[in-house]
Amino acid sequence: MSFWLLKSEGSCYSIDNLKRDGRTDWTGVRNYQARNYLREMRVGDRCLFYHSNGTPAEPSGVYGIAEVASAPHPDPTATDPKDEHYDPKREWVSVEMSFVRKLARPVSLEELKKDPDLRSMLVCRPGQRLSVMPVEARHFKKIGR
DNA sequence: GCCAACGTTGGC
DNA sequence: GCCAACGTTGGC
Repeated sequence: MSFWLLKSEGSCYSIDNLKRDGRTDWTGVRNYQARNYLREMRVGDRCLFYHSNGTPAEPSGVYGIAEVASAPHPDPTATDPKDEHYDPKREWVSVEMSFVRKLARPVSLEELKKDPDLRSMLVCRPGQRLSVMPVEARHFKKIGR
């Protein structure tokens, strides 16, 4: 099993939205490297659900756990002319995600950076803007335990 | 709102 | 293929 980190603006689609929906198609990824990671996903892989663009009240960080619930497939929003991410000329990919749980306590980016075990995570790297990135098993286990 | 870090685009 | 301009992301 592989581990991943999914980034979403908390104000746009949060872990609470995923909890409400139970399951959602993770669409709209329009970056080749992120797409390549989506293509590597397999059913049962676990994801850290990260909120970006945080506020002082709700800082950026990991807020929950999601699980890959389908094989990667063509992103339906890429061929939907009404979608803001409409881009039919290129091959974009999405996967279904299901809700697993919220963290009892969110782990903020600040805490990740302070923790000697966790600060090597990709998400702690300055300028890291990928919305999908791999996570080491040891990092996942420490955060998602 | 600012700005650094990227990725993408397009002229040449 | 180079690279400047531009757009976007996301921490602060």
